[in-house]
Amino acid sequence: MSTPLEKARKDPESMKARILDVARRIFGEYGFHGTTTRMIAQEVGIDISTLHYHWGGKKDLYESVVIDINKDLRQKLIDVEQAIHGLPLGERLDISIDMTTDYLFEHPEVSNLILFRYFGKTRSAGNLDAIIPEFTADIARSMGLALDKKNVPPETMMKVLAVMNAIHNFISGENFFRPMVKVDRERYIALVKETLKFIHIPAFTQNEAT
Amino acid sequence: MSTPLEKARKDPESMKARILDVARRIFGEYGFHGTTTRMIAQEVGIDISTLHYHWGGKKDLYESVVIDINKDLRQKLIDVEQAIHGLPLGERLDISIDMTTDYLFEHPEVSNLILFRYFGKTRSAGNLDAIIPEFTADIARSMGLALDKKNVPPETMMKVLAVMNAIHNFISGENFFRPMVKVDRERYIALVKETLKFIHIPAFTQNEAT
DNA sequence: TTATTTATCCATCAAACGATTGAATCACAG
DNA sequence: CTGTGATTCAATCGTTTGATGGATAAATAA
Repeated sequence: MSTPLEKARKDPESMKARILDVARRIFGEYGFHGTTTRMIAQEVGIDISTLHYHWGGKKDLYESVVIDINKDLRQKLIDVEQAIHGLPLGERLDISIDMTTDYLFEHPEVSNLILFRYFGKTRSAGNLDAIIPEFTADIARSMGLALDKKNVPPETMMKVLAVMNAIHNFISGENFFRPMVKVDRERYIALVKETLKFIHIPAFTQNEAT
Repeated sequence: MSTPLEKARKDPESMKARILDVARRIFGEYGFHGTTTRMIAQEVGIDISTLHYHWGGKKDLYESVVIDINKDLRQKLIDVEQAIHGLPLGERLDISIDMTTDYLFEHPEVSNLILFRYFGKTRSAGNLDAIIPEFTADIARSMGLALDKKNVPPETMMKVLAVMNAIHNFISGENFFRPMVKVDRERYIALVKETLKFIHIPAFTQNEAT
């Protein structure tokens, strides 16, 4: 009950927590190799050695960030699950998209970091990929697409991945996509929800009917 | 008719071309900051200075890679456009997904690099983002979702982005997703096509009916 | 009080990185 | 052959980066 990470989370004003928050954001923006410990330290307003004192090495800090992100996302999944419990599939999707999108637009570094881990490799031999959380099966179950989180068929896993990826893409790619569609931020958020629902709801509800 | 890049492409066995090919792959895997000029040089089997002799600096090489990737993708878009011309929307989507997916699975570095540019920032102030090709409007037109590539409505742009992103995600994230669904490569490719069609065809064809 | 632990910064190191220089090698026209 | 430009490599430079040691101060315990 007192891992370093949990300890840091307890007091959000502690130096450990402040470093972790900044690290989440910067690792999310620039990736592992694009981020330097000096960038994080400078943003926090401390010396590099203070960062090392609290979190060990760069890789250790990065791992903590990944774990922290996943913890937040898992908690959000539980929230969503409660909100959609018992509703028909179409509404479940509708509400899930709204809640998840709102949350991620407020914490874009979550989407950023997840996509970085999906699509980028890390030079260092040390296996950061040891921590591969299996949200996908959980989501499949909570969406009602699978009965238990064990033995979810590949087809269902792929469909859930498609939905999650679509959300992360629009969040994380805002800086790239929003100038393309030439709308302000508020309109963009509305467009993202609208598009996600347009794309995904027909597929799943049609499937339900057959 | 004789930019350095075109010159390199003319003779695929030239040193310039060999460097460019390797750079495409490695930049795609590790991103800009995750790639070192030494990694590329070693993979080609040459000295670093030879790389610099042909391509200038690291940033110059990266820019050439981005341009090269976009050139290939634009050509592929033309191929697809010809193949689907005149067909109904459902079939256009079906064929587009098949062709694009097959192509990108053979050249995953294309998807890798595009996603890196979408979701990651580059530390260097030098504006690499000057080169932002506008495929999206072209795709919207060739899919028959817009009449001309000017004034494509934001809603349509977003839908096209959703389709393109979904494809790139499954290609580029294969190393991450395939172990999750526990299938071999051949089955994964089939699943990707199947899933993409399941998700996207109902949305667009239903929309067409209304 | 004094002693000890905790936390922070300054200075600095070794390794890695991007880049350059100058010499060596090769292709080939004269 | 010979000379000339294009190409390649070995050696190295200056900088950045991750990381550490030691001094210092603040907090805490004895």
